[in-house]
Amino acid sequence: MLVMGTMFKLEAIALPMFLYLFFPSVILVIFCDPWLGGLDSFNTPGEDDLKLEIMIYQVLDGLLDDVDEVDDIHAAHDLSSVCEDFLLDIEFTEQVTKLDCGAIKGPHLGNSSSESHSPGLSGSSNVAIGISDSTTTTVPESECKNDSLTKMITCELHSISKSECECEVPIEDNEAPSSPDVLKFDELDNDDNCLLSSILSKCKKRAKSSSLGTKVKRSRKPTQRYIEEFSDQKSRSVLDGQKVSAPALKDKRLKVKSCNESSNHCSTQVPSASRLRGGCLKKRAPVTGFESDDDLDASESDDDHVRKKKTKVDVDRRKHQRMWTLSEVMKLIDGIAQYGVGRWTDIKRLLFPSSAHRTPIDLRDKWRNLLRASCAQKKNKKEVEQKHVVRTLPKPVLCRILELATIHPYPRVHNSKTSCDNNIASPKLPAKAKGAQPSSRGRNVRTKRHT
DNA sequence: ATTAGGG
DNA sequence: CCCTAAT
Repeated sequence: MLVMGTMFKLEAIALPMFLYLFFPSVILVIFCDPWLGGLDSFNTPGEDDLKLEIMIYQVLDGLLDDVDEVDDIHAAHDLSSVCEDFLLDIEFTEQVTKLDCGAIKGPHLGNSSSESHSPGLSGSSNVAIGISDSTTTTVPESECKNDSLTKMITCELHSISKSECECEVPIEDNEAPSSPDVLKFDELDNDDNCLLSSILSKCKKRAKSSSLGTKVKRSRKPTQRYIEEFSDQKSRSVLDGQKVSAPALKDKRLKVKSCNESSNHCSTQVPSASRLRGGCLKKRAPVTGFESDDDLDASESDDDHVRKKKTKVDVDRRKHQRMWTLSEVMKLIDGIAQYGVGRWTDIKRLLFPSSAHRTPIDLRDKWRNLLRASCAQKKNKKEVEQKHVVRTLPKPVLCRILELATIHPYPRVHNSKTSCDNNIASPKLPAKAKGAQPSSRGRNVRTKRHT
């Protein structure tokens, strides 16, 4: 492969050069005119731009993605495949060739401080050779790239004639790693350059975002939630992923040509998409089963209702938020009364045996919240603030909470309320005796007794 | 493996 | 709810 590539390259360089030396004007006429002119006649200007954009986007996209996985040695393979795939498309070849002269070469000059080659010539030679052997050339090119990138780049930059693939690849590589490069594009006044730059920036943005959420190669370790989510959504959110990632462009690309690359993207982007998704994971069948199984009985419907309402709103943050039903709260309170605060596992095991959700931690959290709520309500009791607090906490329940709070002070949360009667040692006491007022915090500190 | 505490 | 540190 390498050898072939080299040969082609040599040929590519030598032939045009030779011709150019002897028949400069002829060459220019022959190569430039037919292609550049012909292309224009072939495609309407607007269409041309669009196609060009799409094409470039494709290439950049693929390349950027590959660049993203720096560690991955196999990236080269993907890259080459993508590139090859891409270059097979004659349209692109034409387009890029045209653009190549100005847009692509500009950056090169700026980047590598290379000499000045005549755009016209290189462009023409590109056409001549690029089409014929672009595929062949591409492969070795990309392979080499990983080995000695800079070397290749400079080499290619200095070569007067080169195929557009050669031109393209190095650029991408030069580009992707360093973000500021976009500016260089922007500085150029050429229209095509602007276009290219915009596309490039888009690509970068996309690649960045996708890399964050998807491959998790960076900082974040895959949390349990993430994994769960991922596995859960992988199947269903393919479309979502597409939409989120690059709605318009993606569409275009797909339309223009369905490249395998798209599938690749989909898979990688799913996670990020899932994070943003508006869907609700917990609506799975098992859930309802649990609830009914549990003993939420009556409250189930209520719960369901609430959930439905909430799905859209805050699902994106709390993936598995499940409203606590009154019955659940009651059970929790009973459990606490029985076993005491802190023995969440026991409570969970005995009171919520069948509910898969509601981990001991959840119970604890809930209790914490209950305390807080009761506290708050107590404080504002007189002031109308029954608004939302009461909504979920019926008086009796609240009373019990307060009571329990006095009995088992939960570490630290209970400051303001710690009510009156000190020792109500009897667990599971009658759910009454309210009227607890905040006074002294006399409570028996029986934190947790371990088995 | 649980729990406490913070976000 | 989730995550992390401490037991």
